[in-house]
Amino acid sequence: MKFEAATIKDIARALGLSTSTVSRALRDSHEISEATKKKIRDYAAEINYRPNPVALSLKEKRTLSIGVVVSEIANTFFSQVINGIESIAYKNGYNVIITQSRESLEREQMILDYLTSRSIDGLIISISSETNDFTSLKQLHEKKLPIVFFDRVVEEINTHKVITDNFQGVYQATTHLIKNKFKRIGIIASNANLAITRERLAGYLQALTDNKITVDRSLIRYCSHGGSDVEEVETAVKDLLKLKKKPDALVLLADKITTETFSILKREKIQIPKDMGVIGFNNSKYTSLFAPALSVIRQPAFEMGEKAATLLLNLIESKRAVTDFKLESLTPEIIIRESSQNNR
Amino acid sequence: MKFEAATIKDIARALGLSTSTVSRALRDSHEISEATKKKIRDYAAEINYRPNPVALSLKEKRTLSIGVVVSEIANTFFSQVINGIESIAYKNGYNVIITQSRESLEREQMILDYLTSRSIDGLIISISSETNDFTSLKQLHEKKLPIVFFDRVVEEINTHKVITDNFQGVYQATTHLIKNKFKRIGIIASNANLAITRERLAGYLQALTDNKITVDRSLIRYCSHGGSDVEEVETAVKDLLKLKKKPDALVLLADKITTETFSILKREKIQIPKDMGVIGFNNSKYTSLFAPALSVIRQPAFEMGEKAATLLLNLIESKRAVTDFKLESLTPEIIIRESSQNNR
DNA sequence: CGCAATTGATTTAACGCTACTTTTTACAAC
DNA sequence: GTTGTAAAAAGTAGCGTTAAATCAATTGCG
Repeated sequence: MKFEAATIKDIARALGLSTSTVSRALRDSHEISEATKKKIRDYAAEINYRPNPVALSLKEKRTLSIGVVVSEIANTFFSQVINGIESIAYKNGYNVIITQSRESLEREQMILDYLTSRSIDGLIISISSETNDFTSLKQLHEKKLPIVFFDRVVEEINTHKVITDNFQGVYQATTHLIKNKFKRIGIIASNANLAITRERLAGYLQALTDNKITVDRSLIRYCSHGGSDVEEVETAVKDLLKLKKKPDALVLLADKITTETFSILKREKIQIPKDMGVIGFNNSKYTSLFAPALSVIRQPAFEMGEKAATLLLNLIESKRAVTDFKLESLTPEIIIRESSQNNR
Repeated sequence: MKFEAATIKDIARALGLSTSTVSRALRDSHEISEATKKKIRDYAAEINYRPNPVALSLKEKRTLSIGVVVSEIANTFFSQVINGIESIAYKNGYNVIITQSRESLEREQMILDYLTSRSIDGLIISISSETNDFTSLKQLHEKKLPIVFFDRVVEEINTHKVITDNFQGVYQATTHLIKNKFKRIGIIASNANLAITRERLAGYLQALTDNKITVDRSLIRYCSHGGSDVEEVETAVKDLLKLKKKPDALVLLADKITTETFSILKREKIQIPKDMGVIGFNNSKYTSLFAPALSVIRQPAFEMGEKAATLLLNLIESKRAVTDFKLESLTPEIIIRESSQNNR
């Protein structure tokens, strides 16, 4: 089954003109008489002619589409970012091809291969938590494919990046816990490879140091799949609960880790915030409906998407090579609710 | 900025062969000697040659991409469906172009126009709640664009459709409330235009009738934007609460209506389920963390996506016109939690 | 040995479009 | 009537690919 559209040739044949005349009339060239233009335009409108974008792409060597790679669409944070990307892209006549790495390096490689073979004009990507080998991304970058990173960026590759101020977000969240009299603050981080993990962790460490609390390494746990593997979160939480000197609060450094931990704590009948204060990254608005309502570090996801898309379109449409790359750092929102307020 | 890929011509030039020889060698034609094939294949691998999909599309008149229209990506239900679609599409070498109507007929028209002008091979769509005019969809259908509807289907258009058994889902949910001694069960529905609204409503009415409860039309409210407009939900809920004979339970017929209503009831300090039993459609797994945990009608979203994509690919790849269209009705899952269990 | 069949490769055309080049037409000037 | 010039339209090539037609060289066999 196929459905055929009208071409410039149909118009030319119908009006007894050449295809090039039609083409130029439709692009309003001055070399075509008004009378002919009108005739052509009228007929084109009548048969609802649309230029074939594929032919155009072939000719102009651009596809007007951009690729987006996230770990998981169903993750609220990412779907909000995509929303932002989409809004800018469509406004500029680009379409968006969305793919998911599902936190797998292998899948990510496949996708990159696939996307670039599909000749996208540019790429917006948040790398998978597993990714520690950047050769294929580097190759694409060297081949001059415009790339913008967001959230999980690759520091070694020099291009535009859009991130949240991860350090500040976690610094403030941790400080907030300290102000609320929590004494032993544990932390569950995502994969240690990721730059954002390091930044977030640094915020935590700095907050402790600034408040003269000695850092206890046993309170720091990692989930190498960013929480997408339920068991790794379970292990992390249970390990922390088994400690002789248990934490009395937790900072959670990724969306999935946050909700998963919250769920586990409830299942284990741990009182929040009485026995365990909780604050973590999460972008779902549903967290306000949790019991207790969950305090969160919220990333300006939609805005990130808009920024990333805008930067990418700049790269794509820039005439000469861009060398001045931006690192946009957006301010996260710390939303304090019940789960982190110690009322002992 | 642009990045150039190797073409068949580069290979031909480098090896002193003609482009067609290269083309056929790469497609493993028997008319090319093994020696030449090997030489060509080796060189192609060396320079990492990929056929240009745009050129292929132009030649073969297909783009290997399918369009998806949903009202909102960030809605869990839809992102799960997209996940399902994506998994099938990629497995078959298709890519997915995702767009959002944001419940606006106008935007939907624009998108359809856009998508088809971008020459997609097929379309998977859940129409916007506003859509009551199907002419443009009908036109596409008549032009033989393969279309599969899911969730919010258009009954008048004869093509494959994938839905949840809406009637059963609501029938069971309502019956469950009745069994739990709720006496006056109100309902907040989405736009009355939508077929799913009618089906869901029918399930509710049937459950009441089967249990010999007289239907009170004042307990039925509609949200014409499917809950995406917060105020319409607020109005609906408050109107119900203002009734002399208030409902003591609510059935909520759309994801956003469910969470919005839940949120409003909490804000109004209505005790759930004591003063108001609640059950509604929702696909987020976060509902289990709500207080009280929310009873939901869960649609098999991922599976819907897979089904829809499979049916679409069948249509696209079918040699002759398909006339036998399927209506796949998937069974929803009723998850009973605290919010609907009356323990008075 | 000579011709047909086979093998292996090249040329051509086409997908839909547009930029570049060329031809045709119309009309004014001489 | 010829020439010049501008305007208007037509023709051509090329983006990367492949199917079909064509061509050249080798092989087989009477």
